[in-house]
Amino acid sequence: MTINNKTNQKVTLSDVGKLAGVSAMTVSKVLRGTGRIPEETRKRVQAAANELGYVTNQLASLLAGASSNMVGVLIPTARDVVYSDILSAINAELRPAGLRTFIGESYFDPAVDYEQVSSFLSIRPAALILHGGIERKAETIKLLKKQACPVVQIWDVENTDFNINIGPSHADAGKLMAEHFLSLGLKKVGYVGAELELDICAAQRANAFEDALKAQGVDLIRCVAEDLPRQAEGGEVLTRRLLDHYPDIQGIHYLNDAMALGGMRVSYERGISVPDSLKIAGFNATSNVHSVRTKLTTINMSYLDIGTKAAKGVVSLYTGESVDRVQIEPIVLERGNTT
Amino acid sequence: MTINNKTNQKVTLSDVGKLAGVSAMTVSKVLRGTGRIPEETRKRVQAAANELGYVTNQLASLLAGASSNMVGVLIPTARDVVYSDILSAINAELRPAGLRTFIGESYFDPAVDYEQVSSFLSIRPAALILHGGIERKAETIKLLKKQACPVVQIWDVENTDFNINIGPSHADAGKLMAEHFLSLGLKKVGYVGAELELDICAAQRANAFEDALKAQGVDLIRCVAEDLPRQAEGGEVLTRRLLDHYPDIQGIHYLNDAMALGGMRVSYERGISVPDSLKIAGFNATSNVHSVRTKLTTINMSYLDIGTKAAKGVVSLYTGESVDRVQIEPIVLERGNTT
DNA sequence: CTGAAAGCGCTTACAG
DNA sequence: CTGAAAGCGCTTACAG
Repeated sequence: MTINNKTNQKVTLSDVGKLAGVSAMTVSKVLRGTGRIPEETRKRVQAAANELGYVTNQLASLLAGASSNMVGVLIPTARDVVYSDILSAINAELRPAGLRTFIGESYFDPAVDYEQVSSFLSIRPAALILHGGIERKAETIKLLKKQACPVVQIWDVENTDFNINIGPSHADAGKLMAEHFLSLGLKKVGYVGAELELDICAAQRANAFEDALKAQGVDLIRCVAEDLPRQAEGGEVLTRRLLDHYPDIQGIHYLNDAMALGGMRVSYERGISVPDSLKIAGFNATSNVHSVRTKLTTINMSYLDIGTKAAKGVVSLYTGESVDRVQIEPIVLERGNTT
Repeated sequence: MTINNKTNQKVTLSDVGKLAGVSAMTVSKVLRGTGRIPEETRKRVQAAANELGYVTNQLASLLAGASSNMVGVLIPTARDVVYSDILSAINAELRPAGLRTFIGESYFDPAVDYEQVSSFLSIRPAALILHGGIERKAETIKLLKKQACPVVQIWDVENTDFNINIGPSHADAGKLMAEHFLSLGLKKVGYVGAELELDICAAQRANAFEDALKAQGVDLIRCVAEDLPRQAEGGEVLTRRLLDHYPDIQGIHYLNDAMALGGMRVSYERGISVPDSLKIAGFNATSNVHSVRTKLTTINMSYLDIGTKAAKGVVSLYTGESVDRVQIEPIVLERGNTT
């Protein structure tokens, strides 16, 4: 579907000019704050523009060679606090700099990612902030190179194709949780996750978790699904499945806090005491803000900091200020009352 | 700050044309799927476009009079599940229709709202989906009228300035909760909220809640703040304040579930038994997905449905299909284990 | 200090 | 079936 909007925007620069008794050129200068224009003319033009409700047609403006102030931000989904926190921090930093953000969601789908990037590029943005953690299509990369659009990547610091790359080390996160489980003396451990084929960062964490356990002779039982939501419900289903087959499991690490909560529900309903009989740990520390009594053991980091750094990265690409091309965000293990 | 991107996009229609041995005009037709072009030419042009990595310059395209496929969606914040659910449903409906969404956040701030609307309009979108519930500036309305851009409003069905308006009746929501509290025989009731000056829909709910209680001779004690977050922390602070002054309060209705959880925490820490000694209720049913044991009494509705209807509204504005100008979303009281 | 000219990359409407 | 012309509303670079 496509929509016809030819009737829009009647007021042009020369309309304003006519009302103010000057040329379109002068109006353009006044509105952009360029050139030496007498205060008196300035005011007259401004008044005329206000009266007519003039809004610059960015389409024309950018096409003519003006500089863009639009920054496209692509996140997997706005429904995840991790990304909406990052987004929020980006906005907070970019707006005062006079930059406008346009947001898109990819749902971890490389095809949608391509479409969104292409949409963004079609309005010739100043820069793009893209999330990593997916297998981006070759066409998408090609497009980006072709347009020579500056890109800051967030969340993935392994595939560092872009100008600046900011995020946690997912391998370290997996290792950190494995060390915690090992320090508790667990011998039989499970991992629960979903959509690991799409989310390569989550897969990286799971692999590092497994490797670190194996190195100490502890085997990991994976219970994952590609078709379940990465929410509490998915966690419930998979936890039931895991406990049914391996009732003697001692600890479970989940892809995220939401799924871990699903694990908590199943434990509660089956009368399994956590952490006494079963340890449960999540990732991303997004659930504790909603807790009354349960405080999950999880891995946390400053999402706001990632967003702020990404936005600063965008600015630095133009001010010429030098910043690190790869910026690793520190992570921390928060021990709650579930391990 | 502003960014120079003059070096971008080298490949034009005529570049593709040269490679394919046809005019720019023919390329344009092939790419848009218009006109009668022999299959052989079509393929040659397509191949050339692919080879060069051509992407339509929407700036030029729209300026020349093409129809836009961009829909701007403005929500207060992506950090609230209510809005990110609506957003998600909008995307799900709009993408298959070939429309692209551009998202912005207003933070309930009328000045930011104006800026965002203005940004959206500057790229001449096909339509806009705007959240209501704030005191929109007169300039913003003026801009919208001037551009004759179709607008679907969500969340507010009281101020119905726009083409289509979709949302719950906030007055009914307040009344519904009052009736629940009355049915429990409560005589001393509190209300906890924040930023009611910005969020006029929340204010409407609070007022309706108060009015319905008063009509039955029950007084309401309001404990609100304009400078606290509408999160659990804000709920904690205000609940402490309320209970310190009115220890004999029997039930508290909160602006949202997040704040209500703050109330639950305070009750838990003070050893107040919920629901036996104190009833607690929220609004928007966003917390129960995170619960292990606590299930808040709250008011729910289908946020996905609101998003779907909003997107369908956008489409209907162009297909000419007639839809109701005001669509009231049904609400339901969900009784958990906190009242 | 001010504006006429040229051009950004497309699409519409029209001529061949 | 195909393309040369005109124009969308701006800005850049330059002349007065």
